[in-house]
Amino acid sequence: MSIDEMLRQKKLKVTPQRKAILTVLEKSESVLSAQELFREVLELLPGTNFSTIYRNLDMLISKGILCRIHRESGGDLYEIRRKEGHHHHVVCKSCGASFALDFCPMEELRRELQKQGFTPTEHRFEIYGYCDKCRK
Amino acid sequence: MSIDEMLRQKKLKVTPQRKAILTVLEKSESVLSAQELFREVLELLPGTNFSTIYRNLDMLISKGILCRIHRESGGDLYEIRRKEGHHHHVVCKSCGASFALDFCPMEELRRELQKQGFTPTEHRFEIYGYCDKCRK
DNA sequence: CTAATTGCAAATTGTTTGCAGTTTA
DNA sequence: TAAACTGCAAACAATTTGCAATTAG
Repeated sequence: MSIDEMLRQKKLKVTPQRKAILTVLEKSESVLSAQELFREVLELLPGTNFSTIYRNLDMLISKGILCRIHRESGGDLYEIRRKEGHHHHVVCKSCGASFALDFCPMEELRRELQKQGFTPTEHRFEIYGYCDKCRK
Repeated sequence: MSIDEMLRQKKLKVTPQRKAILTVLEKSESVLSAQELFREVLELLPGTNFSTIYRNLDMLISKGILCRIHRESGGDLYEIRRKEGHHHHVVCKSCGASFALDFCPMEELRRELQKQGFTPTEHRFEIYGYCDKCRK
């Protein structure tokens, strides 16, 4: 699906800024911080403002077009949501490459927690390490 | 083990500020943000500075005396490390109560990821929801 | 005594907001 | 043309830093 279609499907206006943001994220093989994204968007569309980046990141995440990944060192990471439905991410600490994981630990845990009286509503499972290329 | 012993064991000086921080965290049944912790420490030891809180949080975490837990809405949460060794946390979104989890999803996943060429070095698994009391 | 620790004030970093002007559908 | 969106500048919140004074061991 093209970027334009993607946006229209979510009833979002197709602006040059949005297209730039999605183009960068779509081309990127790694997860990007808002700052990194900003830098790259600037090359594609000079003059774009940082607040536009942030507003769009929030908007696109709320529409399910992007994923947000936490980072230990503060500042979140973003990527195109390439996989439908619930999933987690594996991220290379060296090159930033990421891939989606099918496995979700909550499946086997939910029942157990319920039994203990705890009702889970959200969880986070993120894996960091080194991909094949980067592990030397 | 007393707070003083805890600190000495890690070769940290026993200062009133550190004792206050650990006293608050030890008494607290919930995970605390740096701000919340600060407020409570202030009651115990007026005049304590915020930078002292942050410096000590970092120090105590590096020594394994505290745990840091992420929070979706930014700002981390802290608690005394009540359980030895590697573990994850379950946190109530209403009252902040937390408990440690034995289960770690990486055990069964590590081999699988290795097989795919990925070497995991770190991971995060955090569960949020409502505890028995708060779920109405 | 001296290395560790603290308070203070200022700087950073990352992100958010109000508003007026512009653009998309 | 109306609602959505953007740029701008300023505000914010959380955290970090340099440094001089203090304190624990």
